[in-house]
Amino acid sequence: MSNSKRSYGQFCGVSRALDVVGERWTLLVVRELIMGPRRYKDLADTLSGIGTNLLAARLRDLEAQGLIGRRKLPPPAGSTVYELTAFGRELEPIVFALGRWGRKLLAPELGDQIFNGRWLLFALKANFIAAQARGVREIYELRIGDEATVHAEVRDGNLEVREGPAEEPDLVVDAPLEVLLALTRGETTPAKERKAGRLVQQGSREAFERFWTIFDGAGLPRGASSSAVARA
Amino acid sequence: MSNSKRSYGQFCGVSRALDVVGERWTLLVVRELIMGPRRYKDLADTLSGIGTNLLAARLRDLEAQGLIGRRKLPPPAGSTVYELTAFGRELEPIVFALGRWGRKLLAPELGDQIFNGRWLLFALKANFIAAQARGVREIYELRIGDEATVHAEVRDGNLEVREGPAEEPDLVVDAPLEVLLALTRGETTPAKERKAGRLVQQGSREAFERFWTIFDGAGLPRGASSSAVARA
DNA sequence: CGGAATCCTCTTCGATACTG
DNA sequence: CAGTATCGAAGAGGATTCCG
Repeated sequence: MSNSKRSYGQFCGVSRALDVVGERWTLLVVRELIMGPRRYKDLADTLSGIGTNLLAARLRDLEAQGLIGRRKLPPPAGSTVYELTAFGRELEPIVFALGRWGRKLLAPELGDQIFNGRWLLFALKANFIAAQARGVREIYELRIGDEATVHAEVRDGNLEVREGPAEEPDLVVDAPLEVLLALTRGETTPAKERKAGRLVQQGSREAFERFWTIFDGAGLPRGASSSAVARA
Repeated sequence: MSNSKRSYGQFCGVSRALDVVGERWTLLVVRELIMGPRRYKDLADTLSGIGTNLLAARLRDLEAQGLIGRRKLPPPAGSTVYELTAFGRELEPIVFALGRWGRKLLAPELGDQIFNGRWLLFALKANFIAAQARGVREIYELRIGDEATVHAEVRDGNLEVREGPAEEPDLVVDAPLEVLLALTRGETTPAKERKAGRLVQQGSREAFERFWTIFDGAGLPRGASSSAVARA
């Protein structure tokens, strides 16, 4: 029973929002669902450490608040999946912005933190700059060693990301996570990393440069990413 | 000792951000400081229910993370104030967006919730649409019964908000909180409320309409406010 | 096997009291 | 005024068990 519904009791949009999504794990559940519907088990696996009871409670509360819905997949799958409602999806820009802000807090190395390919998809979506993608029609494939392979399809300001390799990528970038991070921070250069054999790149130099620009990479001044969250 | 620093242990910007600002009360402390520097006592008073030890812990952690700084005011005041650092200020758009999203969750009546004029200032800042304010140079004064009086100075896409009455307002709007809310929701009209004596307005009808448009009032379709958080 | 409820321990929160 | 100290209550985390 998580019906205690502790509230800040303040008449303010921020505190009301935090009454609903401010508890531990809640926004991470939302983050997972931004990448598409997921089963209970998927969430429990990815959100390692959440504890099965707490996940159940969060899902129940989110559903009660109208942020997520549960749907039964048609046979033969037949499993239940959770997905964001339209109202829940309105949190997307907020979660994206949190992700961009949190970029600066990422450790330079993976260390003992967990990581998975879907978070890379999320990062691509969160750091996508539509204005930079105008007129571009390319497919970028990203490989983090053998931990993850994803690809992003850019079509004139629109973005679609998927797990797995692309069929006809215009660019393939393959590098360990640490190298990619150092690049986004401007602490190293592609040329240097290529020479050291830590970065393998298939495709034109121009496509590579577009990739970094479109996804708010090293090309932009430090901090430009998080201050770019603005109202239309 | 709040040095346990529980972390989600995920290599993802969102979870890193929540490691830092995801704990209870933390973003509300940030919200308070967005309106300017505040003393410990001010924060403790406004964030009713936080408990003094927890406030101290949050301030300590936020300072350690570089989000806020503490400064000693020059004599004769001599008191210590907390204020956002540049890094902390980068959370502004996120907190604004949370506030806009949370607007839909506000109860129709104040009830037993607490309220203060500074949150009205915050709401004005959060719902300000710069694009709508282009070419406008006006001062709006807002009175919520006798609970709060604030004013907003719009200068061609720029906004400054202050507590208290304005010196030469172009528009004065005086109404109970519930009426103002019903208006923003489109559940009533200014004409109706004026007739019922619940809304007193000094200034031209045009200024009044600009006010609503600039601050994302009833004029916009439902939901337009929260979906308007986008990347530049 | 996916989707939980239960139990138990540990940490955090909230309220009050107390101190420089 | 600006905190620290204390302590009961609530929430989180982990393991195990239960149900379909």
